[in-house]
Amino acid sequence: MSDRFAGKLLAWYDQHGRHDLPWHFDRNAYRVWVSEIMLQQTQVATVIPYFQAFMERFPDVQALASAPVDDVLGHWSGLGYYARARNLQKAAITIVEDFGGEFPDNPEELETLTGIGRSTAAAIVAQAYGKRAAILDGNVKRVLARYHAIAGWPGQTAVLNQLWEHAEEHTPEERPRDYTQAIMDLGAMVCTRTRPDCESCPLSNGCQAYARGETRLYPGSKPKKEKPEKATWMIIVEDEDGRILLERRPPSGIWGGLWSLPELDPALGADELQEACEQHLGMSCSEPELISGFRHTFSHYHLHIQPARLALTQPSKIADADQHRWFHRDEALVLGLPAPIRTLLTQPEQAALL
DNA sequence: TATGCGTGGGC
DNA sequence: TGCCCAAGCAT
Repeated sequence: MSDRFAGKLLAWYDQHGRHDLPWHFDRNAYRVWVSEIMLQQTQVATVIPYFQAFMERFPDVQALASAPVDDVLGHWSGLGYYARARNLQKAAITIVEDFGGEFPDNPEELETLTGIGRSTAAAIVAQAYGKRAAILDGNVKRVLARYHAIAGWPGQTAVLNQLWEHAEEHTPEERPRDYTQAIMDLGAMVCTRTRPDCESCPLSNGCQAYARGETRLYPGSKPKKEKPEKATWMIIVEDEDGRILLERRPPSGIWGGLWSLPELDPALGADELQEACEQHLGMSCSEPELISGFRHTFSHYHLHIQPARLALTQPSKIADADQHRWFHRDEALVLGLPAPIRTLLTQPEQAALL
């Protein structure tokens, strides 16, 4: 059911909306898809340079499907949530092999592709094909929670279901592509998390939170939880050529599938480090030089990273194994690296100062 | 249903 | 500074 809500929003969008984002040009399902995946839990300004570089390197779904995974992760390095990149390529292979290189144009089939859920499927259908489909991202949740004064945290199923109902109800038959962009733009530009600009909002007339002067109460906030503290050793091993040993991380878990510094059991004492390191790597190392550690905060925990530098005392026994490889710093930078590790390699002097 | 998954921005 | 959050999804 299309109502006044959509009409007002579209009129506002024509004047004030964002019409020139990179994925608005040469619009096709592939570009829309990649942009939607990058934009999951990630702000527009952060995504833009990644999207540009990604499209230069992987201009179509065939290029993505046939690329080495390290190359894909390398273009994702620093963007976070790396399962998105792995799922993206997996889905690209499915599209090439099972769909003849053609994107599905309906939400049901799109949702069978890994990494595409209800909202992303709808966004692709609306943005790429101009078909009516309701999205519900963080922006839409905020707009609708305020407009209808829906109490509670959207992580709760009951709250989420209400929001989905309203999202479906407001999405119009006409101009669904513009409407989808419009409601996201409103959430990003006017109905912001803090200090919404209600005076210039086209929907303030019917907004229940605004009528009550309670926009701050919506959407409800997530219940607080204590973040556990974790710790780990990060090992910087250099050989006689100044190359650094990197280790491919397991496919799941934090920084899954990325290249990183080898990790050792945090329970090890500094005096046990050398032996553990030699055992882990199968090579002889010097005594470790401890570098002052730093704390890295994730969504669910704090990680205290304790770097230790060792030098190789014998030539490397590791050939080109699958899990461990020697890299010069500039070589390493084209790999999928976690942001803190990338920083450490780009600014080696930081390792000494940490 | 709850949790794991990254990084940077904003206050 | 520490905390919440952002164009969510998979398990």
